[in-house]
Amino acid sequence: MGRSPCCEKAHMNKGAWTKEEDQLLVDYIRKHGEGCWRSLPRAAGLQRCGKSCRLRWMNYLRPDLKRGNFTEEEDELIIKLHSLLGNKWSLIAGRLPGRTDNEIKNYWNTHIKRKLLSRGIDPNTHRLINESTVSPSSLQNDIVNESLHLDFTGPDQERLVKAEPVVQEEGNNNNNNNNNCTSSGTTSDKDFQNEDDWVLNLELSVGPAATTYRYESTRKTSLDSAESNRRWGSELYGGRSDAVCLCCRIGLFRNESCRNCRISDVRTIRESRIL
DNA sequence: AACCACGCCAACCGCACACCG
DNA sequence: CCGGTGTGCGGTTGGCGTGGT
Repeated sequence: MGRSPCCEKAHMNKGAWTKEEDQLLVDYIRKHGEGCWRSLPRAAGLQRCGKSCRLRWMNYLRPDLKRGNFTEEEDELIIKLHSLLGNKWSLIAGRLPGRTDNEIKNYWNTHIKRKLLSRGIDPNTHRLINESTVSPSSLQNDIVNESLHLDFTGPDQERLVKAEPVVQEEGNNNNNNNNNCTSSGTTSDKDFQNEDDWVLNLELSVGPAATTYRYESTRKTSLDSAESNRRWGSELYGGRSDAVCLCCRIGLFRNESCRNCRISDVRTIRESRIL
């Protein structure tokens, strides 16, 4: 389409960043904040294209990045989120504070894939490799019983709706990419009398314990939120409510100081952006 | 010590989307 | 509505480090 390149490549540095370049970028962003990546390099005195600067900042220089190995909890969370979201690395990264999409993507490709294969699980489909005919209901129960609590709204909502569910209905494996089902791929006529009437609340909330999936209708004439939660949890997943807060489980808070744990109704536990 | 194979990960690339005039 | 621009995302690549021979 003849689109102009993001920068004049002839005069740009490529490859690994030097300490000096890093310092220039950090100093500039500290002073002026993020944004306008296209003009940033010139303003900061860098011979880099804006995209390169953005990537360097996002994946390496940001002060809130968590360095070091992934924990077992993070591993499991990534696996569960991937089973629901597929290769939506940015969405997954959004649920792992301090981790970047690139980092998670690399980690998935180098570690988790292998880990799943060693468990006899296909990393793409999250199905047992030997069991080609796993019933979708048992699959969904597996995912839920192993404990994700997802609650999506906000900026992720749009993107999640577009996400292709990995868990698919048996016999409907090819063409259900466009339905506006939840990421668990569970929309059905039974659940929605009129699918168009429903707007999913897609704010993602993750707690590692066995909680119910929750969905909300913004349409007040439909089921109220409590009822929809009940149906969602009970009908589809045999609703469990023994939630354990992620913050407490990974040791960031004690129960009494965790705002999640102060919320009485576990169905409304929302992920507090840890850190 | 030299070579090779492999794994890891930072960085690049192309595309899609959002926004704006 | 359309085209240009900026930004973000996901797939891929290439260089470096490490372990084995």
